[in-house]
Amino acid sequence: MKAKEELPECPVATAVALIGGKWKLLIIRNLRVRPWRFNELRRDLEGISQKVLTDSLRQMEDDGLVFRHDYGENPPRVEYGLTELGRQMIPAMDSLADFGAYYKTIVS
Amino acid sequence: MKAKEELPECPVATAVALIGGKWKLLIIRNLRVRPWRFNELRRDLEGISQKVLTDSLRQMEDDGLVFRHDYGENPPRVEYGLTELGRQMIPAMDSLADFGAYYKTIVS
DNA sequence: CGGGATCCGAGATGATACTG
DNA sequence: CAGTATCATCTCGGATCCCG
Repeated sequence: MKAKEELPECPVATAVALIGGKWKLLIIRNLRVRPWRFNELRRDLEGISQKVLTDSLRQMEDDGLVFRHDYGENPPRVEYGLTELGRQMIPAMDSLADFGAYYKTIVS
Repeated sequence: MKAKEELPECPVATAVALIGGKWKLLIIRNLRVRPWRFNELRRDLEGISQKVLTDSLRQMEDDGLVFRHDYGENPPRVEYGLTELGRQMIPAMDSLADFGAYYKTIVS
């Protein structure tokens, strides 16, 4: 979890710090429905590399947005999902999606 | 304005394409109140370089989110503000700000 | 004042190989 | 399957200089 002192004053800047970057919002978009396994997520995101997906998930885990559940099985089985805190992000993501959808109706 | 073909299928990805990056949401946060002059914006954002501010504003102008009004005066006077399309972004930004504010109450 | 143009480095991202 | 480790690449953003 990020230390309080590292967070910007501005709440917008805080949100950007948490979900900025190319993939995090897309990861949240997927995880909102149900937990996903690693490679399943990787295939669906299509274009993301292993490393970047790992890094992104780790950061979001550190920030308390995502949980990681390792079933300890063999072959390995690990699932990622949204924490309660991560779920609080959903309305904002929906708003962004609304804007994205609206934008496409305008420019086409 | 971005060509329709360049836009991702997913509305979330579209939004990310438009307001991704470190500064664009912060620029929108400022411009929502009123038009700003270039250096005024630059000073307020504090940390952004000329180049990055210029690039960001140009892209947002190309995407139809921001207008640029050159008064053609001397000394130069140029103002940047949100277009109607850009204003449609405001609710999403408010949602993000809400999330950012909430997040800070949790982690502190 | 409001930029444009150029150069440059760090960090983000990507590709590949390997492991338990 | 779910990573780690390593190396390559590339984009973002910063520094600097210039102009009308």
